Amino acid sequence: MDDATFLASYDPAAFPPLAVAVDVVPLTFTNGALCVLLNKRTELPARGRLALPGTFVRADEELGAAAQRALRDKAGLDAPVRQFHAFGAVARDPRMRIISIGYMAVVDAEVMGRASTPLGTCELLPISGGILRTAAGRRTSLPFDHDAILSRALADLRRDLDRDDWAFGLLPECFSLRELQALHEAIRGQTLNKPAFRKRLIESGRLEATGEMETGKGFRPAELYRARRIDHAAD
Amino acid sequence: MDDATFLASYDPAAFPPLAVAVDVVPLTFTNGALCVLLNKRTELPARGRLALPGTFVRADEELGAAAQRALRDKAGLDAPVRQFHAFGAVARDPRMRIISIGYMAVVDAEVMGRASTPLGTCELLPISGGILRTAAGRRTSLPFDHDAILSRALADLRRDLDRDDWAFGLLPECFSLRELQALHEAIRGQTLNKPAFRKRLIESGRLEATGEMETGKGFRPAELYRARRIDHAAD
DNA sequence: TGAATAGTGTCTTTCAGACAATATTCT
DNA sequence: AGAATATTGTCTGAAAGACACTATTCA
Repeated sequence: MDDATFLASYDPAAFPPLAVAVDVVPLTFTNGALCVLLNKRTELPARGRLALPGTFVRADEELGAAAQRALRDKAGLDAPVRQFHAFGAVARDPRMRIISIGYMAVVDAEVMGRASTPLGTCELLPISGGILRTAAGRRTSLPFDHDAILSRALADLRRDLDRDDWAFGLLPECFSLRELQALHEAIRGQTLNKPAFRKRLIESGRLEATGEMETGKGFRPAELYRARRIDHAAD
Repeated sequence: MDDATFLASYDPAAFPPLAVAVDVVPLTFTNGALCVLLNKRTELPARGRLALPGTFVRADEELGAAAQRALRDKAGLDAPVRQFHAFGAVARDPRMRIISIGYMAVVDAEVMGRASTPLGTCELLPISGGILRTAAGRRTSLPFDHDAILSRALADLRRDLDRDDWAFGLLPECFSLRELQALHEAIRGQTLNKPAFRKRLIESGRLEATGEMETGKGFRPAELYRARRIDHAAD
């Protein structure tokens, strides 16, 4: 028997019935803090609690497309997404066995402001000291294994900070070096040396000067830079 | 309705029927080259071709456990595994939609020698210049999307070479600095400076001297080191 | 003019590469 | 002794941290 004949007679029901979902960690950077957008669950289980937006993957849908659909349907956001880890512990969901592929999404603060937050279905919570907090600053946690998913996303974002251009998506298209440094400091959880940071980033070739300047700040305006474009293929 | 009542009545059939598999990239280091163990497929499709060992995930089985089972059943190997990426393109498998979670396994050359290779079901192929080759040195490729899975595994191994202790698993428990340097050079695809490599690794605190020496080499024996143990949690 | 921050220069330390000298074991 | 490789020392240049100085804008 050759491949073609075999495939014609293959029975797709003869496999273990597992569900596959995606969970998205939608991140942005505002007021000196990394923030994550959470969705108030309308369905059981954990109804009414804040959780990462997610959805089941459709049979004919790419994983990254499912992540973007979850983001659009549950938060009204359109953003690039990047896979970071698969979560598959047997008991991670009380309903049944669900393998969830974790994606992070990066959005600048202005775009994030257009998310469903005003509708009351979403809330933007800050992460400070590596810990998720309520708007009031108390530490808080998420249902299912979403705390683990969130920390893994943050760890991977930090790991790749100097290697790829993904984190630039957390800033507006044009930004000052001071803003970029504040972002790096928030992600790495440590303060950085100004001249060294400036030299390193400019000489890395990952930035291009726009010639534009900041305005309306009451002090010397900073030059604005833009991230040199590199494609963010969603997978 | 509360969570408990909801879960009691939840219907697990109401989800899209996707299959979940794991594919394992079993790596070792011999004769100055990184090598990957491939399995000769006994089933259609692609029967008779060399492919990464893999299996479907059982409903009550952890992902890492499935990867280790695939490794044991298809290659007779017991080794730590580490997840690196999920592959889920709609058309990646001709049978049906299969989401595959990629794992790499690290094994020292002596353990790899006990794999199923003599049974004829497995072959150990070298990777040189970042390219998979036959024993004769010709470049070769794998069925399905296994070429992409393999390169992603190698890229992630390289990325984390200086960050975690995973790559030490490719060497025997005790090894000389020369062997370790050869491994790093094979993974990174570039030669390294000997004194700098030596200083950096020793001062990194990731090694401990064993006091043992190499023997039977016809020249000055090197001191043997051991990787400072850090747990490899399989997930 | 003063406040506040941008951007730069300099000194020092640390680290990696280059190269070579010395040490050690086996045949 | 000679072959072959281990191990170490030194020099040099690049990069990063510390710190302070100059520049620029607005109120």
